[in-house]
Amino acid sequence: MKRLGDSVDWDREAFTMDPKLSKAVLTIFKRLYEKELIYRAERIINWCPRCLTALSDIEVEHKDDAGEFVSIKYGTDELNITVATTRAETMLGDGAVAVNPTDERYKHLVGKKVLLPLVDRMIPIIADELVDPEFGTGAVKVTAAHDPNDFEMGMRHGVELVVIMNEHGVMAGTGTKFDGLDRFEARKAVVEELRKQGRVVAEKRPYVHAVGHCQRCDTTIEPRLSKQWFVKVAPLAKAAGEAVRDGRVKIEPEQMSPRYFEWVDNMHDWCISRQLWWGHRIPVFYGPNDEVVVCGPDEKPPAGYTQDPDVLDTWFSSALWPFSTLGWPEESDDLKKFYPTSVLVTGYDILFFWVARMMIMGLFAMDGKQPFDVIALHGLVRDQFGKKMSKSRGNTVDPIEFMDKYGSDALRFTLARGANPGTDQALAEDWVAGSRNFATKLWNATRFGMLNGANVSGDLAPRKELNAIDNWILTRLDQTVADCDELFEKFEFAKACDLIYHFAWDDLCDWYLELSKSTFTEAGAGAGKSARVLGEVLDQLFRLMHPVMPFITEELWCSLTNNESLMIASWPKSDLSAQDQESVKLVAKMQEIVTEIRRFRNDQGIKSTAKVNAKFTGLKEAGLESYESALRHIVKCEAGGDKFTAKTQIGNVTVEFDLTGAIDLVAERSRLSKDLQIAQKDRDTAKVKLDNEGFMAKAPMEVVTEIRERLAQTTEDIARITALLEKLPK
RNA sequence: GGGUGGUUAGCUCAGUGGUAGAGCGCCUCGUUUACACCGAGGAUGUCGGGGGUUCGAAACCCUCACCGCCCA
Repeated sequence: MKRLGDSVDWDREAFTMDPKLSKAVLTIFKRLYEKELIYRAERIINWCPRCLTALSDIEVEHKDDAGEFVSIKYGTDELNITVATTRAETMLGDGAVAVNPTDERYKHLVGKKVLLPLVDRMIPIIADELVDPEFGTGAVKVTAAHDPNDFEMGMRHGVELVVIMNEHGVMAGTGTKFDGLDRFEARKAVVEELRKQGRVVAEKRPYVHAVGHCQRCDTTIEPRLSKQWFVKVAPLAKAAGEAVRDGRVKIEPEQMSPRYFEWVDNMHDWCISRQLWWGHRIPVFYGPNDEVVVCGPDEKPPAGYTQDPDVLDTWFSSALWPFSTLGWPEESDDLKKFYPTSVLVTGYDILFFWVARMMIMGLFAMDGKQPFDVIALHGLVRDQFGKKMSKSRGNTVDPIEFMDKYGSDALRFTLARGANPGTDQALAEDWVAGSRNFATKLWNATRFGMLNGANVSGDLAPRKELNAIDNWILTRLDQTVADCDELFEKFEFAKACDLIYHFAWDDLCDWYLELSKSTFTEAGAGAGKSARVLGEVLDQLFRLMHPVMPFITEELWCSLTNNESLMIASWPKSDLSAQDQESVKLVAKMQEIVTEIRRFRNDQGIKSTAKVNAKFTGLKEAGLESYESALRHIVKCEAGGDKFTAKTQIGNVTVEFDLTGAIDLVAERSRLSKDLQIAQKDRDTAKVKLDNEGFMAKAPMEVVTEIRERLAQTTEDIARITALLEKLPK
């Protein structure tokens, strides 16, 4: 972040284990406990048998695993029922078999008991809505101590909780020969034994299903019955959902909101106990007779009480970040000044992990006041083909390497330029190199400008005293600043960068500087005014670019303006009232003429460096009288010559060339024919529209007018080009 | 299984009803005193398939196919 030039307040860097932030943790724990929003209960939690700790739902990654679906016959010849499972070993802990109450196949069995094989225990057959009669055999085994759904069902029907594994995922306490086997070995052994007894009724079928894995170590999660501390999230999450629904908090881009709602509306109670050696220790103390005391900051438990050995989920303290870092629970000045914060910028993948929890805790701790007004979500950086980066795939990129090679500005600009709200972006070395090139371009343009006197001293000359080229670039600048302002407001960084890039490279470098070269070489008052304009444009452009290219703009701006730092300069202001549409038209006309001449020269094989004699007519009528030298300079056309063998026409401006020799007739004819074809095609499509009664009757006026103008323009083009073609020597 | 995003030039992506765009790549030419990390010019798309709405669809609706992500 530092190398990227992020201008954050580093003094506020904090660690959730710092004393101040720890105080917030103790305070909020106690408050939640007192409001009965934290409780201790025996539940099925996600357990990692390798890390030996409980995990919350979001620390579990679901991945498709190829399992085996085995159908097992429970019971005797007289009374039996077949269940299907992918986890055969858990049958040792079954407390019931469940069917759907509406299932006619099994109605007569409900309430009866069936023999559980291998352990020789009689278990009840119960009826529960949760069972899907379409799935498998329509009958499911209920292992209430080892599966969250079974637990739920078990609670409803008073099913016995039979624990059959220890914390390492090893079979224990079943009283069978399987004790001591790892859960996966046990699965095979149990199926084998059942098969021997002829109880496996259906061949094992491959079955792909989602299996939870530990986010940290990838071990298969084991649902485990365990006594843990939980946050009762329903009322808290409801508030978090409402804050967004009623518009107090805006999610940008808005289409990300459903993901947020999906999470807060369906959040299960949050298991916050962790059996790890680091973290905030749960501030709960147990007395000799199981009394429970929760201690806030500076509180001490009664003598003889022992503290809960577990620590809190790290997200618990992270959730307090927006206010714990500002001094809460003290009513600090920081808190008053900065809470609620304006914008939270983060990746959409953090929406559940952190954002939703900050919302929950912020609303709770700050009496319903949201932690931030706007949640701006960006995407993730991917490799150059848009693939997720992963170490195993070997397609990771090192941002430091790119910065070493191309500079921080180049990487930063590349990232900003690819940042469309909420969508992922590909990152390739070529793109970064391109941004570096842009930085170099800017550097060279500024150097050139300063060599020609670009400055920021004194006021700009009044607009009416400036030439059209100056007025045009100032108009374009104002427009660019205004558009970027709007885009930045909407977090549309990619689009803003695109505008900046094209303004700087195309408008400023390719057109303004080139068209102004003749002005700069002719010393005088005109050059002075233009030099001041150029200084102004660079000055404002650097300000505008500061967020996306901080380092080079700082350097260039300081040397241009002799001021202390761009970082403390004011943001550019655009004055759209000063827009000069006349100059926009004139420059567009000049660009048309220049492009046409360049094309002609190129098609004729005339080197761009070669000077050619040419005669311009009609400039006065086009309002370009005073720009002849600018035009001549940019297209290397000198006055002189007498044998004009070729000509081209752009509107009412005609350019005739003395090529001192024959022109390439084939090239010229092919060029004109191509233009003619395009014009004809355009005219035809315009004509079809205008001949269409439906179009004429229903299309809006301005569209009809536009098409009419297009028809007129293309018709004129066709006539002009046809005339040129006819005049070409055969 | 539920939700959600996508399919537009060789690649990565913009484009929410009026002549299809950008960057990079590609082709031709070029060592002009800002810049070869450059300049000038150029080529490239039945906008995933099919149907519908509309005077007009890349865009709106339906449907199919394929890809992705989140959650279960």
